[in-house]
Amino acid sequence: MSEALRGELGRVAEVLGGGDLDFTLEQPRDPSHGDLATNLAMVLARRERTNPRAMAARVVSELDMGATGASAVEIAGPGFLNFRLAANTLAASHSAIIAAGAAYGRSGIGAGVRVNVEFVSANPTGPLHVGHGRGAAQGDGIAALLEWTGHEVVREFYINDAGVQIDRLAQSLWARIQQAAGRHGMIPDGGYHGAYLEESAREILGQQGAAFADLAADVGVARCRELVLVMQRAEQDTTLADFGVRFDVMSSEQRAYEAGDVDATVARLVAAGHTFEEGGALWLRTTAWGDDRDRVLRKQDGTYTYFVPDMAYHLDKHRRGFDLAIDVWGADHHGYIPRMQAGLQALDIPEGWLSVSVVQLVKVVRGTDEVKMSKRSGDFVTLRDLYEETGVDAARYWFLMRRGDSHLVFDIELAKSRTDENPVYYVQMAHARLNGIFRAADTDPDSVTGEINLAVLGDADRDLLRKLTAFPEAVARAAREHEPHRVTTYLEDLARMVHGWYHGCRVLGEAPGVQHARLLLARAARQVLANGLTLLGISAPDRM
RNA sequence: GGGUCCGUAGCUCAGCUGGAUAGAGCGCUUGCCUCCGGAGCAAGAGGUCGCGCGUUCGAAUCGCGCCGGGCCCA
Repeated sequence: MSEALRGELGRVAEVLGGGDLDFTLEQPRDPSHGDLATNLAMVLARRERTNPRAMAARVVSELDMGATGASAVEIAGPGFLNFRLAANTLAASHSAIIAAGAAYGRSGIGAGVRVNVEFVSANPTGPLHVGHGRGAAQGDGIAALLEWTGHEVVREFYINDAGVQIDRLAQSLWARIQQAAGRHGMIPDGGYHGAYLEESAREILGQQGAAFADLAADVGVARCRELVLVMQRAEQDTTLADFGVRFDVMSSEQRAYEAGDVDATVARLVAAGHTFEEGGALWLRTTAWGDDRDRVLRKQDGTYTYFVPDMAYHLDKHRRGFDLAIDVWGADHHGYIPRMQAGLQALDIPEGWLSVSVVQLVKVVRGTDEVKMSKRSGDFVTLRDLYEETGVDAARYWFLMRRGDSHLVFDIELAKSRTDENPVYYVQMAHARLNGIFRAADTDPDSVTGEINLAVLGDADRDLLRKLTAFPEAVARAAREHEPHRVTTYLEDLARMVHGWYHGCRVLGEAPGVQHARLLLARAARQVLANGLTLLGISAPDRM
C-alpha cells in the first residue's frame, strides 16, 4: 500500500538532496502518528546541515499529494512526516490479502537469485542433538523466507564422512560387535561410547549373521565403516524428515576426495602463488584477506587439515552457479569464519558470496534442572527425544523465537506445557479462535467475500487491519536479514491484537453490515496467521 | 593473552541499516465467563537499556575504553 508514497518521496528526495538517500517509510508504533511515517526530512537535514523541521516544510511543499495515495500529511516531533492514508487505501489492502490468500506475504524481491542454504551438516557419528535442531529450524526458516521472497533456493547438507573421527567410529562399532559376540572389545581412545552403537552392533549381527564378528579385524573395521555411515545417515534423515526438514542435495566429503576436488583445490592455490612451505607444512596466506594468521593446508605427515576439503566443497558450490551461499554454523565454529572467507577469496570467489549465520548453542533445562549433554558419557537428549516430548510445532517455534546469535535456554517443561506460558500455543490459539467464529456461524471463511466497509467499523478494527498489511514487509525484512525470529515476533504481536480484538469487537449478532465487515477482517487475520505459521513449518490448527 | 557473540523490567527475551513517552511474555496486584473458545481479555506496579567517554539536532542503537558471561583459538 506504500508503493506510490515511497515512489513520490523518492522523487522529492531526488529534487531536494540528490539521489542515494537511505530513508525509512514505516508504520509508526503509535497510531496517533498516522498510518505511515518517514524520516526523509531528517535525513535530508543531516546532509544539508539544516534544521529538520524546516526541511520537513520544504518536503511537504514539494510533495504532489495526489501522487502519494495519502489523504493527509503532517510534520511532527523532530521532523517526521506522518501520513494518513485514505480509507479506501486500507480497504484495498484488505482486498489484496483476500485475493492473495495463502500467497499473501510472498514477493518477487529475490527473483532470479539462486541461493544455496547449507545447514545441520552433522558428522555422521551419532544421533542429532538439540543444537542440530536449532540449526535445522534456523536453516529451514531462512530457506523458507528466501523462497517467500522469490529466491530460487537449494537446501543442502554436507556430510563429513572422511577423516579420523569416522575411523574411530568404525573402530568403536567393531569393539561393540566383539562385545556383543561375547569377546573382549576395546573402544579406542577418542572413540564413541554411546549406547546407540551397542544397538547398531546387535542390528548388524542380526542382519549379517554371527559370523560377521569372526572377520579379520581390519576387514571388520572397514565393513563397519561402510555400515555405520549408512545407518547413521539414515537415522539422521528420518529424524530430520519427522521434524519437517528435507534437503534437496546431500554432498559428501569422501566423494570430494575421490573425485580429486581436494587435490585440485590445493594445486590451484599453489599455482596462484597464495601458498608457501614452512616447517615441512604447506600454508595458505590467508592473512592477505584479513585472517589473523596464515593457515596450514597440508601437515608434516602429508594429510590435509579440515580446511582444505571445506574449501573444495565451497568451491564446488560456487561452480554450481549460486549467486549466494548461506551456511548455518554452531557458535563453536564461529572462529572458523575469517579463515573460510579468506580461503574463498584466495580461490577468486567474491567477498560476500558466503554468508555465515551463526546459531548459539542451546542449553536444555527441565524446570530448574540442567540437562547435561555429552556424547562421551553417551547420556544426552537427542533431537528426536526432544520433539517427541514437546511436539514438532513447539520445538520448531522455540528454536526460532530468539535471534540465532543469542543464547537459547530451552525449557522442556515449558515448551510442552499447554498453558499461557507457551507462545506457540498463544499464536495457534489466535488462529483456532478466529476459525471458531466461522464454525459458530456455520460459514466457510472463503465464502465471505466483497469489499470491506471500514465506515461501520472502529479504531480497533482498523488497527488490526493495519497490522495485517505489515506482514509482507516483516517477511521481506526477515529474509533480508536472514532472521526467522522476526516472523515469530510479528506473529506474537498479531496474536495479541487478535485476542484483544476478539474480546472488544463482537462479530456474530452485530448489525448485518458490521458482522459482514468483521467476518471479512477475521478471514484476513486468520489467513495471515496461517501464512506466518506455515512459512515457519508450524501447523495452524482450526481447533485445539 | 587474541578473536567473536552477548549484557535491556524479578525471570526469559524483542527492539539495534541512529529518531517521537524503551516493548512483550511469564511472575506479582486488581478486575472480567447469561455473550463467537477464560489455553483468553483489561488495568496497575516494576527500567541509571552493564559502566564511562565520544560522534550527532537526536544514542538502547554508531565509535573507543573498561567490567561481567558464553564460545573459539593460543
